[in-house]
Amino acid sequence: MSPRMGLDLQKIVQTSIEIADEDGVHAVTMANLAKRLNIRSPSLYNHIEGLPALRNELALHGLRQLYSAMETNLSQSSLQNPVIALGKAYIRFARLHPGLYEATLHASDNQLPEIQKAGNKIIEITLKVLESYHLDKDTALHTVRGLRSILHGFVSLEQNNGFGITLDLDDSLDYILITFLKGIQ
Amino acid sequence: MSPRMGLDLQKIVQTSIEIADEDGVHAVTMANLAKRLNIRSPSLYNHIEGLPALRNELALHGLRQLYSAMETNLSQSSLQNPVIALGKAYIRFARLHPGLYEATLHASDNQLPEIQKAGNKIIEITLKVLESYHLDKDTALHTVRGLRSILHGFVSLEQNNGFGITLDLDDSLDYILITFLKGIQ
DNA sequence: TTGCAAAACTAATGCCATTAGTTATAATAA
DNA sequence: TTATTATAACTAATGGCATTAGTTTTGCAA
Repeated sequence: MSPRMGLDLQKIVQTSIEIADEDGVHAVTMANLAKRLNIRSPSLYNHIEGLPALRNELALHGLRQLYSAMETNLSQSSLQNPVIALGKAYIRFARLHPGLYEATLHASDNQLPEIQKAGNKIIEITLKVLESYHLDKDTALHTVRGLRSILHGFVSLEQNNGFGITLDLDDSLDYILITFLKGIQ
Repeated sequence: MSPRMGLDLQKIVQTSIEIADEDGVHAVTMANLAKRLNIRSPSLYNHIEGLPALRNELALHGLRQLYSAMETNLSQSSLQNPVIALGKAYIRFARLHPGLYEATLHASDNQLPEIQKAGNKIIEITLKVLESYHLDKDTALHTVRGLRSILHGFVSLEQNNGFGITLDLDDSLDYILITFLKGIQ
């Protein structure tokens, strides 16, 4: 490797995502990152301000990719109930990118405008999908919170082996989403 | 302080819980623990095998106290729907002991028999509370997963400021639980 | 070709968990 | 009462981590 790598923030974030998805968010350290990039860890500071800043980047990228996954699925959704489709896209993303998904909630400062904005887009697309239910404004927001709780809780428990092995996980997810939607009306 | 403190595992776990609830699970370190107990960190190893073992202890105590909070509330529940009562007890515990609750899912080895058993008791009490709905076995288990997803997701998002400030959180919780229960039948 | 800014580097600090080996003490046995 | 012993504290040391300061290298631009 040459003493001058083509290193930039993109490459750093991308490598961090690889580490997170393969070994978990806790494995995203300056030391591990430097190892993968074949540089010494202090060199990273030429490109990013430190670990907290990196965590913010990771959260931001995670939220954006999650939104993108939801949106893509939505436009392609076939006959299915669009809320179910959205929920399944959420879960699919979390399973495909367990570390990046986890990072989504582990920003060092989740009040950052960019992170807030990325989160709001997810809320908005969920609201949009709920339009067909003709809920009043507050009820729609409560419902979004409910869906997010269900989806995040499900993912979080699944990733922590919080569920036993007796029942199929996708069956549970279908049932839970359908049951919740049945309750709206 | 005397060179011989009345230190034991109970005191260590109790102090760890204090740290977790005040400053977060991430602040539960051997160093911080030793500081609070006015000893040097290597002395802790006379009582506990290390940080991973401490995390397991914390998870175990968290699960047991969570179960206890649910059970107590259940026996005292008045007119309310018992499932709602159980859910509210869950949330109340998580709010009262944010760090300990968080630790619940952060065991170093959540396959330990004791931890499994503590988790199973929570599932069982939830199943019991669902009996009045006369669900078949599988449906009951799916429902338990749904309730856990809702409750854990809600707590997790609440603790991460994942919800905006527009709506009252307790209103959301009520609505979500009621909506889900309406869907069962 | 030379000069400069950027990006790598080494060295050093301070924090952490953990291990090894030592000392002090409280309880127990003589 | 005194001697013994197990235990629980200690100090010292190692290795890993993030981070800062200061230095060298390098590729591009004048």
